[in-house]
Amino acid sequence: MKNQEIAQILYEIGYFLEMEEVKFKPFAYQKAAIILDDMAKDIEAIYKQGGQKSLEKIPGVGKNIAKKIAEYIETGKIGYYEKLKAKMPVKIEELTAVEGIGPKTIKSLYEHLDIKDLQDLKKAAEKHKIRGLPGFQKKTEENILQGIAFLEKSRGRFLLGDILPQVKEILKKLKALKEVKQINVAGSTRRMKETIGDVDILIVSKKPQPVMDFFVSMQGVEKIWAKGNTRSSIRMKQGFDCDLRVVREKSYGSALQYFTGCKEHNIATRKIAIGKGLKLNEYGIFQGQKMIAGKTEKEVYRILGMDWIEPELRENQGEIKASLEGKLPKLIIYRNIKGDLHCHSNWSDGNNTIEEMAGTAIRMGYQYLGITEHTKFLKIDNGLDEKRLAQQRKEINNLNKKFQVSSFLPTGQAGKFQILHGAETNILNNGSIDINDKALKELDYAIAGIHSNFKMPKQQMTERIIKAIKNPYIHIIAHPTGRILQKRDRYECDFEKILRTAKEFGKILEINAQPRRLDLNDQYIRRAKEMGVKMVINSDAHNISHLKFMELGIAQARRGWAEKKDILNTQSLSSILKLFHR
DNA sequence: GCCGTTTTCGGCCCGACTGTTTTCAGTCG
Repeated sequence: MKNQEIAQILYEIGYFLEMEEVKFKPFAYQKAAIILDDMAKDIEAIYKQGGQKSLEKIPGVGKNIAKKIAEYIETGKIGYYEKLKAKMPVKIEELTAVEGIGPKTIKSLYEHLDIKDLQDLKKAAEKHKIRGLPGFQKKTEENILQGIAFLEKSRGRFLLGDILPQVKEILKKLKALKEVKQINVAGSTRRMKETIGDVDILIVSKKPQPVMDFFVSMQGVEKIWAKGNTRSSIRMKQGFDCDLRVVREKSYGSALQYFTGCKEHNIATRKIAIGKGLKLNEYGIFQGQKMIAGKTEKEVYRILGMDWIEPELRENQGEIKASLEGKLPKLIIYRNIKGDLHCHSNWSDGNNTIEEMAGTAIRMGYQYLGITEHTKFLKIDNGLDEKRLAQQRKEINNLNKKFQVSSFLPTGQAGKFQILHGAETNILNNGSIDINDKALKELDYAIAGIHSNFKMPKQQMTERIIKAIKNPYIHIIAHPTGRILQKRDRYECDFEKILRTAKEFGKILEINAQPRRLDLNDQYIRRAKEMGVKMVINSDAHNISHLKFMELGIAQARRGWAEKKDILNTQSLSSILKLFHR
């Protein structure tokens, strides 16, 4: 899809215009870029079907941007952008990824030091060339180096949320080939890690040659590293590498086990094999020269005296012992989820109407959808004040009347669907909430989250969150640690103390499923479960296609050993409402 | 550059924080 390519260019045009101090246009380009980025429909298809006029129907896209999109689809280039870029040939995407660096800084650094990309920036900062420039002192230079160091830690890794749809697509295409007998993805993708280095796919095939031919010539392949009869390696346009390996049918299970990892998990399983006088490798389990298992993962584990272990647990974090003792958790599964309790509509910073969001939720088989707009502290996100919350309540009541008549579940059962009215309120510096109690009381439930002042000292931050947990009108703490993958570390706070307070007051911690958040992480989920603190998996959707992030949140919950009973939104509408009212 | 239940022209993108200032500019959410 060209959507993301074009969105990226629109973002960059916005940045260039911001450098030129152009008023309002940057905002318009950015808005259009965000909408394009999130759009489920293929922009090229829209254009081919209805021409430039149909592009203008997209919200945020007017005559001028439509013209530029059309130009890109027709010629692969946008002249206006090329001109801007020629004037200042800097890698904007790369540089803005550094926390604290924006368009103005980029412009100044380019003009004074000819800094064009991350490498230039790092060199200049290390040689202390930045301090002393107008507006830059020691502290700024240090912050830049810190920002670069954080980026480098995650370099070469990709978000699961970006990779997974691509991998699913590739698997689907390969599976359709008649030469492919068995197929699965291995590695960190199968373990559903938050970030992925590269993708390993295993197949069983008697005639691998045509499969390999197809694999290296798929749409979206940028480079072919290697092409052979048993292994091929490609780089996709998105930048990640993907390997395809052919294994023997009798070794498929042990190969899958071996390539799924993680490394430490494999070392531990091989040790168990050795303890039994056996040898385990990617070809099978061997007793002396004789191969005794290898066709399926289940039999590999069984011969080791173990229960089969869900890939998400294979991190050598106690799953080996649990498996040997038959004490593995019964992990939550996708079908357990009955609703989503954190999403936004166009009342605040979302792209779809409440009705559209609810419609999608119904099609997903949900019983309920919680609409939780930002509240007034976040003015930039069009946060709602008490008055607009009351207005929204009326609309939700009306929609609920409508859905009660016409609601259905995909299973064919008659089922009730209900929109719940919540809010994603802000925990202010002193721990108070930016919406008054009277308005909070009118809601079905309320979420609270930290959206400002992330650099508070640890104790102060802990007190701030604890005060919100104790607030009788707050039910859920959103994205409790505040980290942004590949961008920002979690904020400092005493998480154990927060868990204890949540437990004491019966409050719920969110597992936010946004690909960049996945917050709580696996370790904290596990700790919460041990402490008996309930969690909720929420998509934090800002449009209808974001609702599917739920899958990532479930994977995260599974990686944290969570079971159905640990997760609030596996419960029915009525029991959730009961809990909220209590 | 986009948009319209106040509008086809004139609004839109606010407030806190940081680091640099001595009254402000840039970034972020």
